[in-house]
Amino acid sequence: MNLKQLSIQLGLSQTTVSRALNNYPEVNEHTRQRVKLAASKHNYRPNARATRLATGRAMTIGHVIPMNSSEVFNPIFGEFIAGASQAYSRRGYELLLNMAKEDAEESIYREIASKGSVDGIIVHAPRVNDSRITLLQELGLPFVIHGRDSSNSSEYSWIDMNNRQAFYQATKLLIDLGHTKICLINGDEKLNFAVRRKKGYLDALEDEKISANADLMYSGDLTEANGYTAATHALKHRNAPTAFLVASYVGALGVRRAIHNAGLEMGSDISVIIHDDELAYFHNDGDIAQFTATRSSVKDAGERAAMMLLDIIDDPGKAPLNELLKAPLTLGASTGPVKK
Amino acid sequence: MNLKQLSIQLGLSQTTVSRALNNYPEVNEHTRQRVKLAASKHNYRPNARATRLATGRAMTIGHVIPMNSSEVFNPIFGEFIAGASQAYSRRGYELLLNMAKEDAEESIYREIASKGSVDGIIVHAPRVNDSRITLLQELGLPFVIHGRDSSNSSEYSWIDMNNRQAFYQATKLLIDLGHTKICLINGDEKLNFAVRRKKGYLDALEDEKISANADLMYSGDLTEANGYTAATHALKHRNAPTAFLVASYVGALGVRRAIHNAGLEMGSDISVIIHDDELAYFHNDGDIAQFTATRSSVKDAGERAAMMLLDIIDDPGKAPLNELLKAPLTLGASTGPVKK
DNA sequence: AATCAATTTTAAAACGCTTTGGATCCCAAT
DNA sequence: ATTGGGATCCAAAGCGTTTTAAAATTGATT
Repeated sequence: MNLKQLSIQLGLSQTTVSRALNNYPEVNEHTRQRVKLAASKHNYRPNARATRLATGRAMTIGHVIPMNSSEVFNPIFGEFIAGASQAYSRRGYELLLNMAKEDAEESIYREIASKGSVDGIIVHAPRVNDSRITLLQELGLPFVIHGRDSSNSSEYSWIDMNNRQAFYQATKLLIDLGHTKICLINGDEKLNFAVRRKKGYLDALEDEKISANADLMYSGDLTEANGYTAATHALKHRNAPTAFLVASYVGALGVRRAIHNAGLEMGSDISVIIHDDELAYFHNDGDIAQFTATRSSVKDAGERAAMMLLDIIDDPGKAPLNELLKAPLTLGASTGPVKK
Repeated sequence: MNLKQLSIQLGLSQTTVSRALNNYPEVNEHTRQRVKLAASKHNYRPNARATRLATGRAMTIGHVIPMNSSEVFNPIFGEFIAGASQAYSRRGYELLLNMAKEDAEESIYREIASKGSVDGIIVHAPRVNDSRITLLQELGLPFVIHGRDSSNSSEYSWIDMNNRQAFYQATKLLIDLGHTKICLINGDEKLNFAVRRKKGYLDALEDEKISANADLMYSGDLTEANGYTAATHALKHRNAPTAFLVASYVGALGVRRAIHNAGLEMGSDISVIIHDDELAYFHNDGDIAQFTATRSSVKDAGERAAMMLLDIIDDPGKAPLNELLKAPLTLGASTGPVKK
């Protein structure tokens, strides 16, 4: 059943039927009811392909998530997208998922911009000196970045958490507890968020006149296995750390395993602070949270990013918009004073 | 730049330009080259909204993933989708992600079917007696299910792993190692896969004349926290298990934590077998895998499911197609003979 | 030079909506 | 009776492609 058939059925023009369904004012209330009734009776729904051509809007947002060589799908993306999806469904949008291999990235973005299957995109995992930002500005496609690129001083819309501040505060707490050998297990430092976190860590050490030690800093995809390997390696160091600062819950699970394997007890022998994205499958709470953590819900970030983008699409004059989320440090069972 | 402008530029009709770009045979090779050159020079790409209306194909596949009340995004979905996405990009398709709250499910599927923004869908997480299958058959939208519904005897396309067989074999190994008190930490038994796994577990117990004990069976979302809670609870039982059979890696991380907290050693004091979906962020390998596991790559399943659906869309006569993936049992460090 | 077939190109219809620019109807005001 | 103006409805254009049906061109054959 399409609009034409429905309008014939009703003895009305397509115009009137279309207007009735779209709640335009210039149609008699009685006819509107009649039309709506018939539409739902015949299970009519406007063909999205036609609507999109006619209106020039795709009513779809693209999420482009970079796939590096190891082709890893980070659970954080899933959670962010679940949040965004809530905002979209509230406002009648759909979500197009695009996994871009890094080597073909530029052409993928160009294609997205010119073929018109989305009205805007959300960019994930910005890198340091990320060429995508300039590209997107040039292409004129509305976009919001989850994160920032500190090396790019131009104006663009983003939502981010206060990475530097969070890791500064976490490091400071560990130092206050007497730790001086603090091992940083960080995300991939090609990515901007990881750089900001590292800066927070280093700034805190410097403020407290503790010299940083390159042997106590790891960077890489935050998988369980990588967390384990890094922590195991660190614990074997002649000058082993008494505390870990870990950039994700998942990575921390590996760290926890390494600590146990070394015969140590988390919270007493060794302190751990993590950043907790509040993933649904990895809840860090209970009476006392397992891990002391800086917290910021990535699902919430997804929802807010989506709303921001939709606002920009509705009123492009609004851009650029920015939002900085807090990541408060909350105490759990994994920290304690350094053991003498 | 649109087709009309481009064709004027070239002094050709839209027809010819369109045909040249789409590699139709009835256009002179010289003109084709000329057209393609001009197209790429002007960065022309056909407007997807128009193409979709004209061809009647959305060139898009929908993935509908159910969101239950707790609104949890299972990392397994992400991995499956990453696999599917590879197949789509090879064949020029896009991926539309749809998170359906369970209460509105029927209307969501109806809407998807009638509005035409996808050519087919992949259905995730089939339940026992899942009403979606009949609904989709009725709606006539091509679909493939990741999993099956054993209670539905009609014909439909699916891809699944051999859940019963995998858990039968795993249970059998534990029994062969002397374990009789084996605790099952299963997925949500509203879901079909969990029911099949339980059946495998129960069948093996029965075949070996070991009586099942309801106190040693848990079912729920396989989060780290739930795995921990279930295992902790089981270990406190007066008749505590000597082995765990856990339906996911993530759940097993919680089980591992519970075992450590109880002061026990995995692999010697307590055996654990998991099902390993081979998630990128949770690699279970190395010289000796951490966990003894039944293995089946869910990313691979995603890719195969996608290919299957595209094949069906190209040739609807092919359906229904079915594919049963093996999940071989591979030995890791988490199993050993029962301690007397 | 005429004929025919194959090759190459084109004009126009179609896809199913929205939206523009009128048309028609009805009623109150002149 | 005429006019004016809302309220209500409609025919047709437009969105940017693909595809159908037909026209024009070419080249070989007689």
